[in-house]
Amino acid sequence: MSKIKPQTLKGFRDFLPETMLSREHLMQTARDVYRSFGFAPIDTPALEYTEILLGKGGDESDKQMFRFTDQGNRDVSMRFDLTVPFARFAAQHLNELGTPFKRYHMGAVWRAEKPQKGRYREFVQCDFDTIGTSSNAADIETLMVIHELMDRIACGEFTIRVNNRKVLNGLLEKLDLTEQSVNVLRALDKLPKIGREKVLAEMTEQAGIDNERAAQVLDFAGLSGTTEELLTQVGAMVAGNETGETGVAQARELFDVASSAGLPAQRLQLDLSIARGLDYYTGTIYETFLADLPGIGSVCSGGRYDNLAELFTSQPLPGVGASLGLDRLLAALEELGKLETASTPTQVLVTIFDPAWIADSFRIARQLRKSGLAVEVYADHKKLGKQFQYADKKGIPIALVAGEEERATGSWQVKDLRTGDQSPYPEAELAGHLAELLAKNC
RNA sequence: GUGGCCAUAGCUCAGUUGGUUAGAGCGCCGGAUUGUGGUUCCGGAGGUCGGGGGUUCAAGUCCCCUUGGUCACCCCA
Repeated sequence: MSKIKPQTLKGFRDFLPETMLSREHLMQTARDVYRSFGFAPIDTPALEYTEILLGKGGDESDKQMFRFTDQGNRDVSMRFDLTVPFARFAAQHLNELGTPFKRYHMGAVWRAEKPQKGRYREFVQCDFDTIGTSSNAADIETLMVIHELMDRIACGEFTIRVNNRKVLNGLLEKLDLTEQSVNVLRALDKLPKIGREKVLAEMTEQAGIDNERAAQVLDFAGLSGTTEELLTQVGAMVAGNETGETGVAQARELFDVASSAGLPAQRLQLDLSIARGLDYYTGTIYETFLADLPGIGSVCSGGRYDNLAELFTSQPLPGVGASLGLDRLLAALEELGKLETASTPTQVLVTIFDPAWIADSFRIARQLRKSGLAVEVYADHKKLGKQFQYADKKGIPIALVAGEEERATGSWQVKDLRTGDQSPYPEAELAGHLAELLAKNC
């Protein structure tokens, strides 16, 4: 009888323990950070009515949706991000939630696009948003959260690039280019990648604006200098335009407060060229790049929007938030060789010296678990060498052994597989000593 | 969605202009006088050459389709 070929769909993946341990570790860190800022967890269904999702992220995201008719003949789609379902969620539950409302949401999203490195059809996003306030304080806090996340996760340097769409929009208003803003911003977004000449060409050919104004936009985006210098120059360029002036003021406050709060200046960069592809951003915009691997793209992006849920409710819901791209970050860390290598969460392996004494092993294991350690009793009756080999292969740092001698004195041999050191400890001191040992190299 | 490249053991790959039973390293399993791993030595398992069709006396090798991977564009986490 022929077997079914075991295979996964294009862009979908299995995760082995080694990878999964890293994923869960990252998620736990993100969770800790979000909670430490007071964000509360929510979840929403993977599947929504198509009309809920359609047209919310621009034409591109519509094309990328997994869409089908369910058994009840409903037109349904899988969520392609966590923001749009959140808009629906917020509109539906606003009266129960109250504002401002801060939530985090970690879950898989699906996009039917062509897979590439760091781009999958199913991937996990870790979103956080603050809704119900237009205050710049929320924008500032969002920056702080991104910084804290990356500081604890990235294992290396990173740059958070910040811009404010109001600044850009102010300039476009002044140049009377509001109509073409979507195309102009999209072209502008490519500046670091394809260079000034090509962006200029795209603006004149596709956005249909004249050379002079395209050049002005580019001059604007290409400004350089310290953040303070940039803000001053930009301020002058948008002077007299209310939107632009507001944007500059907000950006200035954001950088000032971040600096006062102790965020390292070299990790923050005012980048007038980033615009973000998604259409719904209206204020501060964030993108985060790893210093060691900028090519993989932004690993944490977001921004401010004026009205998250306008399609679902007449209640205005301004907000700001960002999304950590867990799978992309993981792909980056893997490429940089910064992933953990253990393939089990076990910290201590209790060996079985003699099958007749198996109760001792289970007893001590239970006792150690109570003190918070991850403890595993070897699952088979094999000789000690095999048991150590197993521990070594799985990356378990410590093994316990008790033979006749140890049993007679109520003690266990504690072997540190990382160093090879071994010495006996009475059961009462075991937990404390193990905690001490484990704290060393991790 | 458009275009390029790729696909041989769990992994990284070798396989001469198409020619007998398809190889290596690493990994995996077992063993080297049963109270101790990582090193070394010995042995073993594992591939209908991604799948399907075609050309040929003969296909891992050539052609078509398909599935998957990868890169660029597009877009994005």
